[in-house]
Amino acid sequence: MPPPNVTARAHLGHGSTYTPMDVATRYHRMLGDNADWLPGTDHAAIATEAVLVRELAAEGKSRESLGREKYLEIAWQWSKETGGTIFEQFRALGFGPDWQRSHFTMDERLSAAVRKVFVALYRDGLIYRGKRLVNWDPVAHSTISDAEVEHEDRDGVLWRIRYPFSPNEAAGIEIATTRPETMLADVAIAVHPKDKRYKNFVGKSVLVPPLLERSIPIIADESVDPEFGTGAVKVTPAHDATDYEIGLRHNLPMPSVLDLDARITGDEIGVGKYGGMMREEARAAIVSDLRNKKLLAEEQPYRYAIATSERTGAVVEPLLSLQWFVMMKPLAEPALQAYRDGRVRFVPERYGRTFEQWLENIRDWNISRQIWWGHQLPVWYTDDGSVVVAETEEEARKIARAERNTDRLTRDPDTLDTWFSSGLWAFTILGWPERTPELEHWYPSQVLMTGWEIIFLWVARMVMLGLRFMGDVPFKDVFVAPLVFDMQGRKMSKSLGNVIDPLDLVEKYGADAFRMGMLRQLRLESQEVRFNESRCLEARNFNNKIWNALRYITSLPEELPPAMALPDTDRLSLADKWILTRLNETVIRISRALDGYDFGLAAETIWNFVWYEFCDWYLESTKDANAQPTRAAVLSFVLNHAMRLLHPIAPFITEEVWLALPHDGESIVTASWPDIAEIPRDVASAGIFEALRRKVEEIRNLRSEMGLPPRERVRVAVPASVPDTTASLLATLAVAEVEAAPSRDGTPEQALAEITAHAPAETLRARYKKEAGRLTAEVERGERKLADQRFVANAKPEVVAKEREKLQGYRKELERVLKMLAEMERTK
RNA sequence: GGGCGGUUAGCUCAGUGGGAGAGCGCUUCCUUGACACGGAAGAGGUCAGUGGUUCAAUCCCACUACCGCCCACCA
Repeated sequence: MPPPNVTARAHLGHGSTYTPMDVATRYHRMLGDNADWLPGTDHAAIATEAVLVRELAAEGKSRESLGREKYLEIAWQWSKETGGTIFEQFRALGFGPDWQRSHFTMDERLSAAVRKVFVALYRDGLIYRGKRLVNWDPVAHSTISDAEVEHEDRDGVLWRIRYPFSPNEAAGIEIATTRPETMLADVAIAVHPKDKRYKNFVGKSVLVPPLLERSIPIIADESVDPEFGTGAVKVTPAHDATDYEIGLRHNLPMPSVLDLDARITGDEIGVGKYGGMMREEARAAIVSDLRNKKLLAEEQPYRYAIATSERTGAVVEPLLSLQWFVMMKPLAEPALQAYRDGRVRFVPERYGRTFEQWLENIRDWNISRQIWWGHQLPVWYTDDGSVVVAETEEEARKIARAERNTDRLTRDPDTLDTWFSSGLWAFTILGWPERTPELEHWYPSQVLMTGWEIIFLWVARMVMLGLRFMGDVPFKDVFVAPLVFDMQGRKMSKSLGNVIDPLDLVEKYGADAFRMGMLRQLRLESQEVRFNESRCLEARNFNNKIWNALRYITSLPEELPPAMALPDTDRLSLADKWILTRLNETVIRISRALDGYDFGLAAETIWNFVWYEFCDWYLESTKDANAQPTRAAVLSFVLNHAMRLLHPIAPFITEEVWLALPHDGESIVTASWPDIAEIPRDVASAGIFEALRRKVEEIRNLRSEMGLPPRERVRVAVPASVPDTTASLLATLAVAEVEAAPSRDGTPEQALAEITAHAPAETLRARYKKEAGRLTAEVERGERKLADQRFVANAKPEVVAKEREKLQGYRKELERVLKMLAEMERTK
């Protein structure tokens, strides 16, 4: 189970990803596999801390005013209080993971594992500390990883600004920028080395507006695009990734003018009156001053991508900062190999290519966070600034004493990125680093199911860290569930007011109906579900249908035989054989769908079987006296099986119904998955029944079109040609209005004849004329096709044969209809 | 800039190289001894457009249009 945020509440996304997990677990448990679904919660550092800090602020308090110890005490208490909610909700949704084995990423044992991994990676040289440009979230007051940055197109302005050669001089160089507030930290102007326009500028200096107090060089760098803007760009290494690279190449200073609140600061370099302004405020002030000083050459509307924080929505600030990183290339290589070898497989496959591309272009992972709620880095510093990395403080002291001859250590206040600990989830929850029986048995697991938004954040990291520390992939399959949107395809969000609470749906329709309603909307290849609540209503009706079928069966006068007892095959009626054959085929189809993670197809298949085959046709057929000898056994047998097929999807109603029927065992939860070897199959008889069914439909159609009320029933007899001595009648299905006493038994043809005998002549004639037209067109189409030598020569023989058969059928039908029309003309 | 989905009945969506489907909605009929949260029947679609491959294309290929998503340091 991907661990939900400990403080989260269930949302529809859990419905689309966790319901399949529950279905898969229940299915495999019924198959007799040693299936386990391991639950847990995640401390979700940034999200949790953001809420906590906000709540503290409302009370006029802050992290700092409380102090770290007190703050963490409150955080723990809070996570314990709210931590149970999501699991209570999961229970209400019918999820049945192995609650006994639940874990929390901040459990002491898991935290120890986190420290162990950190130390191991550090000693292997894969974790390092360095001053790099990182993503700063000024609201969360922390760095965030690249994977947590979202890019969003917004309307902005592209300013063209002139940097003069000297004060009070018009001549200078023009650059284009979207971020004038960072120009206070400019250290150069860059042009492309081959740009003729600026050839003579390189090497000269200009003054940085609007203060015009600092002089910076004009340099040449390949990364500048001469086509964009003016072809000259300001270089601000501390506040832009490209500029940072330029800065490194040209060995430029990298002053920063933004503090951790994204406020202008002049600590490193003069910023004049702008010091203390927020970045937006400073931008407005600077633009206005540039305009007054006639240094603003142009401003044009411009749409460009800005980076925002996934968690807080704040505009992310590139910031030059001393942080901890994981070197990713050595970890990514084995993961790529595992994917290419097929040791990790994605369903749908296309996500595998995304995974591969991401790993190929991976960059080092910034793992230190400036928040308090989380795993504090197992890193200490001596007074002289040397670094000690150890699993415990005790050990750190030992090392410090031995290597640095000091006792004075200060622990790094930063915590680890949440995904560092959840990246270990696949093996820490099984007891790692102990070689527990669970770890031996369940690692690697069969499948991870998740939404595609965390393939990079989580899945990729689990694969990399699993390979590193367990020597094997953490799971063989990754099933990627679609994301849930509203009916208009919009994300569900509080601000849009389109959020649907799954618990409300459970309240309205029941958990089974919610699950079925959700699953029926999942499509294997689809990347999104536009959630349609009416599917839950339909599913509620479906459950009602099942309940009533049970009522019918249990109210039969006959006694229900023991579970799994079926009459001898030669006593079974045609309808019995048909429904058993259909059940047999349905078991195969549902098993295949579930094996391929196609939960939508599995749901649709059981739905169609129960409603449109079992209830609409088989159950109806048993209302005839001729069906009585075998119906109790077959009805109970089929419904018992259908409940087992449905159980993974709808655990509650299936338990009730199954218990109310003859059954073996205590609970359907531990019942076995239906075995097709125990379900008699007779394709030939089923085919005859199907043909009869079509005839019955035709009779109904005719009756309905003729406007004949369905009061009287006509039995449709099995044709004498059917080699089935015990075949009963397909009874009470076809109905015809007759003035004279109807023949109560007969072939479908006789039934049709009876109806036509009593139908209004004009209506009947119109119908047959229409029918004749349709059939004529079909016959012509078939004739044309078969006359085409290229078709006969090239098409597969069975296709040609089928076409011949069809044509013959149409001709026969047409002949019959034309004969009837002729008959009507004569008797008119 | 790169990559990936989607476009089928009024709505939400299945589907297949050879006779266009479901549910809801709509129309008509049915209070028949499981169920009106039900049953029966019906109307409704040049399967986004153009071109190609093929005996045959809604399905395969190319391009176009529109919708959506992911990745990306063009100021």
